[in-house]
Amino acid sequence: MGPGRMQQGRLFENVVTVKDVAAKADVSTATVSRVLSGKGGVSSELEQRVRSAIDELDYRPNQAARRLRERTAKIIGVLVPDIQIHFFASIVVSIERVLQEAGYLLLLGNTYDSLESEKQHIETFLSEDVSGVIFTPAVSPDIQNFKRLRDAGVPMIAIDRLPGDLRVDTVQVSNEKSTLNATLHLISEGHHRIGYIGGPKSISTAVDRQAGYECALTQLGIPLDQSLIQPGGYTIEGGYRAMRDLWKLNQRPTALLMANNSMTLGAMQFICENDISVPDQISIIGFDDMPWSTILRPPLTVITQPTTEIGVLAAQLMLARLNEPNSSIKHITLETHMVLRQSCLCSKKLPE
Amino acid sequence: MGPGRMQQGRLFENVVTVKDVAAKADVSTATVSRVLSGKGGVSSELEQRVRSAIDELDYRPNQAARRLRERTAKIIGVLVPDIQIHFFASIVVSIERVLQEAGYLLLLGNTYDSLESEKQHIETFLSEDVSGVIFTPAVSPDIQNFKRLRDAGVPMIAIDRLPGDLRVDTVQVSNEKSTLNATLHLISEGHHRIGYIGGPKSISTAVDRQAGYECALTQLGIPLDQSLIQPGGYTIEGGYRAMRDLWKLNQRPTALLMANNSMTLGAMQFICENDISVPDQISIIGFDDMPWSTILRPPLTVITQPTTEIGVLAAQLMLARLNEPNSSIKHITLETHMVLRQSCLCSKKLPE
DNA sequence: CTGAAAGCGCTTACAG
DNA sequence: CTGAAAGCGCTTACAG
Repeated sequence: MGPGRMQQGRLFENVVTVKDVAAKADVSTATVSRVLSGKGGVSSELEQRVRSAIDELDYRPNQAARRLRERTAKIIGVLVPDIQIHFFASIVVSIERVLQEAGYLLLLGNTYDSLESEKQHIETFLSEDVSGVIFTPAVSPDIQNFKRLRDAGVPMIAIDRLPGDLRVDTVQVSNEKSTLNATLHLISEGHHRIGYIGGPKSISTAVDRQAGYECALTQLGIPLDQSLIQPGGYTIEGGYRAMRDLWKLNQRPTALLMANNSMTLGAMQFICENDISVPDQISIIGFDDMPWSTILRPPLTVITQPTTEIGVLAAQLMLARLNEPNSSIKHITLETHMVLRQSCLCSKKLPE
Repeated sequence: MGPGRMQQGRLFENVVTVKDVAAKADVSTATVSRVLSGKGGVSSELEQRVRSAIDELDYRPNQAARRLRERTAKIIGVLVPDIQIHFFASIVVSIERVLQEAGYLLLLGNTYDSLESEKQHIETFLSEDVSGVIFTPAVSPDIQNFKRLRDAGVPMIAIDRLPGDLRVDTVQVSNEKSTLNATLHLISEGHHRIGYIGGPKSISTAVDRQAGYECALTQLGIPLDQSLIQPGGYTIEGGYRAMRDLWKLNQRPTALLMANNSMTLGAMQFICENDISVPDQISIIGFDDMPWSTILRPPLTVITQPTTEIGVLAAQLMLARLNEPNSSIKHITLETHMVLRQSCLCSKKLPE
């Protein structure tokens, strides 16, 4: 009658419980629990017996029971727009590494930038009694969904996008500075007509990145040409359409800056289909370094974000806040940097 | 004293329980539970009162308690090599859609093709008392880790790679046929020296795909040249090295077939760095259609797998097995198909 | 150092 | 149709 008996279906699981272990070790369940917790206070003899019993019975504590009893789930909810986007996958993986180390389970949800979906996941998080939530808001200023979490006293860390006026720890990159520098770089290469494919006004990173672009032009006295600023909605399709529209202009841009990786994918699609020569006809700077950035012809110059650090810091902020719920709110801003490749002229001059 | 009181830290959560609801609605907790379950057997008057109370108190059942009581977690563990790989991200997303619909929670683990990591995640799954596990084995023939799940009576569905002789439902693609057809295609274009970058012998898909390649050559009486078959370990770095080695050969291949997307990324890296002309110097067929396949120059011909269907079918098989634990074991094989683009000559002739 | 007992929030026989 | 009560597996005061 060892473990492994009763295999007919799931109705009768081989539940080995503390009771079984206690019986086998001839101690109380309290003692088993004490050994398990590792906090000491158990004589080495009893500890021995308990450990043997645990091994022999292949005992594994039931997490649901633990959660119910301890009133803490040790689960962190993580909400991102779409795990299929490499940028977010990379962040999630590094969050997971840190939280797992600390004994937390990770519950992942994709919002697809929909408030409705965001809300549903938050309801799930609440039902699961998550210990905290690390999130990228679907819509930056609309924080209704997160107010429910706040009211329930759930610690939150916002990453990538800023969540309106919600007072929570945040980890972001210096978005405005990143596009400002990239634009200045393009100007320094002699470009004056710089196309810009931007994201939704409802997302803080999109607003900041566009501000950086506009600021650079203004700084150097280049008038803003609204026809050069196209909305790409942070999507592949949007990027494609935006590039198409830019290319329709009588006066085409000689350079292009894009505000995220999905739009880059779409714009490059149009460029490829129409056999537009890069950087001869147009210089390009993308946002986010992707595994495929270096296999384009020419390889793509990009603004790259430190995804691993974003994830690690977010997870660490979460752990810190769980320990010190009332410590002051922290805002971390990480620098991006440019990786110069051949899709822009770099330090060379414009042709002719 | 509405919900939202007691906000100082997490020690005192606003736990609204069935008891509170029952008290407010002036019924027993049993009645509240019955309303919640929706199985009927409650007078409409009481149901009304209960529903109002639930709304007013913003009551949400505690999942940990439910799990403990019902002896079923309604959690499905999902194990993939790496969610950062688009192929797996896409499958996971479609699994999630189906399982969420059915009221299951998804617990995700990345194995990074390590047996140790695989084992750890499985221990977690067991502790969480998962209802089932959908997995891609890290090492196809080594099924020790999964035996623990089987012995615990946990239903399993294997996807992508076959798990040795473990008797579980599987969803895979016709791997051998896919590379066989691709190779035949290249031969029909006039190629005789076709390079092949393959995966680890420990992974079933790699073995099958290589078999397809070899079979095609044999079928048409083209002798196998071992120097044309390079191991790429299913990694980016491996793909790069394999391509480098192929290009070192005195007699270079005129075409190239690769067994997965990571290796494609690596090989394309070498091709790009060395400015190798595609398809003039070498025709290329990759495995898996990626978002970036069409922005390469030239766009990449690929063997594409139906990721969404793989995920949906895996999830449906799981739900079916949860309902009918003893139904006969099913093996589903999905066809791949080739997407012809300009990286191989397609129906044109070889130059000269 | 150790154990008997209470209780976390829920659902489901069991009685009526 | 409804409620009182038991119990899922665990941990932690409370006594000793």
